[in-house]
Amino acid sequence: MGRPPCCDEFGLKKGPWTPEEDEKLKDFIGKHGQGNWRRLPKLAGLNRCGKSCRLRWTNYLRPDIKRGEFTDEEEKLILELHAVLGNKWSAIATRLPGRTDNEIKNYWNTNMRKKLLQMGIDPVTHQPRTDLNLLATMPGLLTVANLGSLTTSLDNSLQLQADDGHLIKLQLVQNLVQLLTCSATPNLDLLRLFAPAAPRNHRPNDVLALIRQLSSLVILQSLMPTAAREGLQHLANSLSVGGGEAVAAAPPPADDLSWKSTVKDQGCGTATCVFATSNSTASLDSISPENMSRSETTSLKGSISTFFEDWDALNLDVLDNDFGWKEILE
DNA sequence: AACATGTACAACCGCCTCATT
DNA sequence: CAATGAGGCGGTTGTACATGT
Repeated sequence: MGRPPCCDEFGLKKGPWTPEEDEKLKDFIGKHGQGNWRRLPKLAGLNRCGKSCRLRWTNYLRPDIKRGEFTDEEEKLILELHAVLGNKWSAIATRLPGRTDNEIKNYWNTNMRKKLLQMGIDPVTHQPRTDLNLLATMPGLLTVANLGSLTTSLDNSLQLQADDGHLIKLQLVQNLVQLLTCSATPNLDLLRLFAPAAPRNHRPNDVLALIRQLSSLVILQSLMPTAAREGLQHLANSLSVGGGEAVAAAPPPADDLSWKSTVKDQGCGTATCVFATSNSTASLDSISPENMSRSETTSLKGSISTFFEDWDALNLDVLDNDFGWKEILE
């Protein structure tokens, strides 16, 4: 073909449009409609190429163009459509009335794409990234987790509730563990970055085991609602000064990190806290005292106190290091 | 206040498809 | 069937504005 670009014609203006040019274009199309873009500039008295006129009209001057921020619904729709259509911006634009392909493309490139990358989600495949570049996204992911204002690919929503920051933290930790465990021969130097307190004579698999334990604790804390943590801490404090009678169910199985603890307080009745890592849910439910088996109760005073002592010790001695496990926890 | 850096978005560029000649 | 022209699309750039130092 080899056809030269129309804007190469001598003397045609390029760059930003002036209000006067906009008026001329609007007036002409208002009177004559959209026709031959090639001839339009001359007929409308514009020193522009037809292509430039078409772009200005379709992307900016068209009366049905919707201006302003993208709504949550629009973001969600763009995400869903992009997952199916890819960078077919014009096709995506047909599903968003009043939005132009250019506007959607710009919004994707400046906003949504970055958000997905920060979350460790590949903006092309819409799948979690598992490559080593994930490490580079850690600081951003942490920021995102703390802001709690982004999405998961699971629910295709860009607007998270406050607690959804936990999901991002979980993804972060899960990705990290996946990253560290995917290799058949773990790199000891890399592993030690994440477990600096591991004894020097530990072998890679020992260090790996420690990291798994740490990540499980992080996940556990991420799942634990703040109110439940505070409640447990409050109970532990009150128990330590003899403020109530505490009862607990059997200790949790060591292998799955789930546990159930029942606390009976003389003043406030009984509460049961159930935390389970297996299905990524956490709940705090109240039960009546009669539902409790006397035989399954033992003093919780020591176990709650021990738990928090251990936890504090972990924060200080193992998790507080340059890599930022403490940042994850907080 | 001045400068550097980052962000958003309008506009451009090059290529492709399709209708017409 | 090949050449040509017009419209359209996606990637990229330029610039104004915002924010940080």
